[in-house]
Amino acid sequence: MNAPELAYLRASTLDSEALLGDCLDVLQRYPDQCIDLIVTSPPYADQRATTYGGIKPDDYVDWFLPRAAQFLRVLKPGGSFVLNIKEKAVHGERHTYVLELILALRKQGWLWTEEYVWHKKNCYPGKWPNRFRDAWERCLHFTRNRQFKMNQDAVRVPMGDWAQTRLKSLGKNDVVRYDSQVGNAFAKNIANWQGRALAYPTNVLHLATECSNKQHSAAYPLALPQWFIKLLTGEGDVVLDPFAGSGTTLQAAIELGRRAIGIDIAQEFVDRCREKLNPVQGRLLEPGKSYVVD
Amino acid sequence: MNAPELAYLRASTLDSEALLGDCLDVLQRYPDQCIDLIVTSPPYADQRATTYGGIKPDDYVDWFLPRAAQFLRVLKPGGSFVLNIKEKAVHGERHTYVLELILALRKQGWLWTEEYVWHKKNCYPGKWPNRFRDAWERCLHFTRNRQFKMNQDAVRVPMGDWAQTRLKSLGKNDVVRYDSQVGNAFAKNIANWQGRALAYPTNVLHLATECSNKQHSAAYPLALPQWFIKLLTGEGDVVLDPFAGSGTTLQAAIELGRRAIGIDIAQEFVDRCREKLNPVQGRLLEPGKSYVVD
DNA sequence: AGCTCTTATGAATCATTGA
DNA sequence: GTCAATGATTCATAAGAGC
Repeated sequence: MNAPELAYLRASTLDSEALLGDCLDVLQRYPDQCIDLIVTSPPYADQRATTYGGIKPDDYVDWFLPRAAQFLRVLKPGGSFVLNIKEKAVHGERHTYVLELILALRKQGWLWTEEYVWHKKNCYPGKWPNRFRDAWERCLHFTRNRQFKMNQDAVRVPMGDWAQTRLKSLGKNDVVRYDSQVGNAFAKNIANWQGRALAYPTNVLHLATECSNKQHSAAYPLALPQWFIKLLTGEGDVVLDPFAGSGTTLQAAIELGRRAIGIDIAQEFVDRCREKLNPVQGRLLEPGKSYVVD
Repeated sequence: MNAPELAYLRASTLDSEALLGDCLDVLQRYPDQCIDLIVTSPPYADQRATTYGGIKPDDYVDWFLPRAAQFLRVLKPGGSFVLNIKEKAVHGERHTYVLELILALRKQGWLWTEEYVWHKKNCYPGKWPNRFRDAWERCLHFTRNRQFKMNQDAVRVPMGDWAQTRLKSLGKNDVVRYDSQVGNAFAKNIANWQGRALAYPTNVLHLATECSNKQHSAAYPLALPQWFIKLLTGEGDVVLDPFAGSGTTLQAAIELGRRAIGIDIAQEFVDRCREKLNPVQGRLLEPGKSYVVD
């Protein structure tokens, strides 16, 4: 990789990088055990054909494993690797390459610590004779050691968060009216929820995909990497996305005060990160929205 | 198996059976291709040690496969096999026996048509240093053929999130209505929503576990087998649960006018079904609650 | 500013057609 | 045959316009 292919992006105090190339090659420039967390959504089988060549489902494990070997090498002993992936339906059946990948990663030395479910609240439409719409993806959590860095308190949510979210759309007047006129349990509960303590989430994450007007569609919503970065790193830690794509992971990491390293084979990725760099304010990327989880 | 070990239970018109024994043995009395749907929640690894001997996680696939061979034999060509299962965490890691089971079942001739997620809205409490509460289980959908019986219309649900719609519309209109009328504004809106079109669900099922007064804890809530029975069978079809346990599948099947065959190795199962048999009314089991899904 | 209505848009999937 | 490209299907969100 030549020097011009590198784009160094500077945030206020931490250096974050957006690198062009295949992570299999680029990562070899990095020393062992320098990364705290890897969060990524790799190209799915038969997807992103223009950049990664549209990996065939049957070839997926062989394609992935050498790259995962690099991930294992650069990850710190207490670090984590979060892999967002979902097998596609092939010839009327779910393909097994993700299952085989999990088994192969374990043979490579990874521990399959947990499988989180991302419930896509607004999944893709469609109707077929033999299946319903696919509304979930896997977030596979691998670690090197049984003991790893995890800050559960960082992702606690107000109890009854679901209710609070839905009640947001209620105007204050409406609540007041209900409270004064009816005095029913409905209005009283609102007050109770707001004073509640924080609760720990579960391993099911309820997030909508971001289908806004951005021309560059992100693989996952900003809230997804946000959640895992909060959970599995501290401030100043290093977060790597080896298939950075739209740069969502980098944005989440930088906003949370982590150092971000993004790698992608597409020139657009680096260009996009350059666009977002704002040297005057000394900020990389724009501030994002708050997350909502489980 | 001796005749006294059989307990024949008669519903109004259809014969349903609760059989004592290991399904590996009992099913050999059944002819090929006589079952329309198999819905079951088998004993998980290391669970139910008193009845099935507490199958070790490493031995789980070997234990399961010969029984699955019987399932494949008795299932009709257009039938389905729904397996509710979740791997346990062993030594800080998710065990891989479920993944290996899926691969092994495919080698046996099954098609892995889909993986549904049962999101347990009220999951088991607890706190661990390296994981959150487990709020989901797999519902693996296997078939013999790519074409199989599926009645999607039977499980359609009102469009949108019911609760969300309800609270959103608690805006100006409802307050106005409340002011002008003595009656409850809620009731009026409910009528509106019921006029809406129905939508097809997704492959994520949102169901609360039943933490009711029953002393016999069911593996899954009644709504779970109900949903798959509605989706994958018609009236008069034959539903089999080879690990019938608490009898939830039988109850769901019989209430929906299907013929149910339940097998379990525990004497309690047969006794419980006998208790629930009410010959005066000619009904088997009590009517259940309606289901709520996605 | 709030609320309501409209509209664009997705890591989807299958059946069909064409090379 | 095998593989690749296209059309039809369809709904929860968020953004945007209008009052």
